Amino acid sequence: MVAMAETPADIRKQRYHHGDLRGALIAAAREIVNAHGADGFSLADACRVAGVSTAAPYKHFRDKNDILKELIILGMEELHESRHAALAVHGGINPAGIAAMGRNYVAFARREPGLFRLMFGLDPELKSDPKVDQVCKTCFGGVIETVGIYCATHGVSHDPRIIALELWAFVHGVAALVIDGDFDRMAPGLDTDALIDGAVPRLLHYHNR
Amino acid sequence: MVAMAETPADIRKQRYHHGDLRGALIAAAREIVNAHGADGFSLADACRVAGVSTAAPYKHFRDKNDILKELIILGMEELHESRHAALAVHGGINPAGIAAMGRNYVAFARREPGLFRLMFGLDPELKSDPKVDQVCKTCFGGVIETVGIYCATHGVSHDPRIIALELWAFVHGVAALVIDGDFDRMAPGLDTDALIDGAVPRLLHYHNR
DNA sequence: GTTGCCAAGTTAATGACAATAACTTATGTT
DNA sequence: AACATAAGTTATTGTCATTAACTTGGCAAC
Repeated sequence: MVAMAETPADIRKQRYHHGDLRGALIAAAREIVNAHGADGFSLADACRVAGVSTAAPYKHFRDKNDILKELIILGMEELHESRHAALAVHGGINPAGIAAMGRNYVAFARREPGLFRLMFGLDPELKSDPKVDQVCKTCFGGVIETVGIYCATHGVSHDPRIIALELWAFVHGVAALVIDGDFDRMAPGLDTDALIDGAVPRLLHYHNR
Repeated sequence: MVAMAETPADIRKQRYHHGDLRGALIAAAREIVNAHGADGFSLADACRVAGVSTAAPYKHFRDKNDILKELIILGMEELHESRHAALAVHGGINPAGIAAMGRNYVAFARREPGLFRLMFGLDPELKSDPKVDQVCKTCFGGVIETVGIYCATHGVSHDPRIIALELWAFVHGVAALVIDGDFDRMAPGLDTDALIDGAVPRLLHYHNR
């Protein structure tokens, strides 16, 4: 179902030892997850891409979930880091910067829909892992912290955690409805960046006219 | 992995013909999907619950996806109908009524997380089905229509479709983050009803002070 | 250098599941 | 009473996850 790696694997093809099978499997898994969703991902497919037998992954990962956890960690770290960049470009902690964070969140989901979906999946098994839990807290905590600073520096009296959760929910909902095609179904061609830019200021203004 | 039906199936146990296998499989699938997610659902499990062989479902459904599509249709219809009830209880088309619609949306997701997740899944195969597409449009269109009436009757000048999509995204994000445990991770014990009641009025006020 | 350890591969086997084919049983219509 | 057919069955194939038992070859100690 998935073509085997050709160009970069040719040299390794003959070798018994892969060199960096762990990395190759993670890269393959990421592509497959984004192309077919986490449900459509099979370890066997990733093995075909990497050019190894189906038993090989078990030297590097405990089981299928273990590689998915690795993907979640990678995704959370990248989302967290890209947040800083988005904020910096638009002049720091102000409404425009916070809106840029939101646009960045949605852009991430568009770029890697399968990974995004995996990161915010239902399976408690995946996110109960201590390392995954920690990276989630770091990633989401950054948003709450940023909004907290905004509220403190702009005289917003309401609980900044509540405002942060509202912003997060809104932006997360946009991302989810975009990638599953429901926004396209109801409003084809919708400019989601404009949607975010329009809504974020209203969500920031709480008891602060 | 799933216990067999006992009490109500005892009589049918001896019968060659089930009576209403289609309905029984849909009911079983719904429970399994909510308990273990759509990924954790196997047709074989549903067969064990219904007490039939694993080939039996194919007399009633084309394939596994076909029964999942049926669940999506049921879920969309129920969500659509419960929306009317929520609106009516809280005095019709006003901010309180629209907030009640939102709380109802989240309550639905809490009640049937696996079904909700299935209804808003990534797999294009499921939602490209004409009947599924139609029921989605009806369900989501109701929200847009309601917000449109609110805007018309309350002198809101901005495009009601935009406001409706913003409200939908917000409420959808709350539902998603609640059922996947991320709200609990970052804000244990959060009152999501209060969150919705707080945010909805701000999202409704667009160029309308 | 050779020896031998062990990490990183392999093949082979098991068990669950989706799907299909070929067969059987009841039901209800004529 | 006969039989057409809907609704079941068993049996089979192919895919996948996972484990066990086996090679292979790179590297470190001697």
